[in-house]
Amino acid sequence: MNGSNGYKTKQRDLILNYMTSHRESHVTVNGISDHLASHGTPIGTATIYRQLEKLVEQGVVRKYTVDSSTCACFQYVEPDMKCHEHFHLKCERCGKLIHLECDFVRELASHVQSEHGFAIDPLRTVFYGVCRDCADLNEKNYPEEDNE
Amino acid sequence: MNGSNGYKTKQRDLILNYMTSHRESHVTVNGISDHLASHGTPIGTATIYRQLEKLVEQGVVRKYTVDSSTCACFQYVEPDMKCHEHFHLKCERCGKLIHLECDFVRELASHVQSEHGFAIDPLRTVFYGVCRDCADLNEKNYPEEDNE
DNA sequence: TTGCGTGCAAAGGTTTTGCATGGCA
DNA sequence: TGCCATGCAAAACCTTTGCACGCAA
Repeated sequence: MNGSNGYKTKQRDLILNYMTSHRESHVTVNGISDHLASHGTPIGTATIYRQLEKLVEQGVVRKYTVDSSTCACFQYVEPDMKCHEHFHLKCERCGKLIHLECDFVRELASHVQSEHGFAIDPLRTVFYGVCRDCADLNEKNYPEEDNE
Repeated sequence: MNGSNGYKTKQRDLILNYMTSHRESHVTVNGISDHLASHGTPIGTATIYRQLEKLVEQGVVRKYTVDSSTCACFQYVEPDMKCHEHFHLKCERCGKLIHLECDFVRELASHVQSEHGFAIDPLRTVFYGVCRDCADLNEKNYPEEDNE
């Protein structure tokens, strides 16, 4: 789809490197900024936004909007893994992203397409919920979940 | 859980009335504000935010964060329909929300729970994609979708 | 009358934009 | 050298908050 999208700059490498180092979870612009600043390689906020915008366009990074957070979240997507062929589970407690390789889910997509006429986009669709680890923690710490 | 959550004011009625009139799609604070202003009953932005916050707390309205939009989206949820028991399809073209009553999908949730240890939250999970109507339109108007 | 709801304006935070400068190709 | 990327600051937005006043109960 592209091939040579822009120059290869130090800032782009720094951001991309940070993204790949945190591929198992999502990150925020502030997180990137703070990390790079504390490592002696601070870069402007505008640059981070602009680079992330390009990376999203190129499909290298995905953009999330999580309810609990007020700002946008970004996450690296594996080029090898065909993420357009499987779905993703996002834990709302720990932010972990799980790549769901599952035929059952793939069947679901084709069922919804054929029976309900709706073409699900796996790249944009994320299943939100609670992962096993966090569910265990929850049972230990919060015997019952209630408002107030 | 509530029962008498606050006073019954003219502004609350206006907002709730607008929400129920647009139950098939999501709306924004700006949309509500503009609509009410153009109908001779303008109300302050802060009031809209505060009322929506309460309505969300009461479970009368749901709050979305859609990628294409920079601001929060809200939508009325039917009290009769048990929306925690089914999933939702959101068309990214026209914004239509489809309540998916489908056993196949319910099976998916229990499958993911038992096989992958992940508890999907139907209230937060939305399948994004393109509905039948928009797919038809797309074929007519845009023979191929490509970035430039 | 009491106290919550409202409206206005100001503040807070996130993201975008303009412009001069610096660095990649 | 030409053009894109960067950095800084300002602007644009969305959302929240403080305070005085109005209105429901």
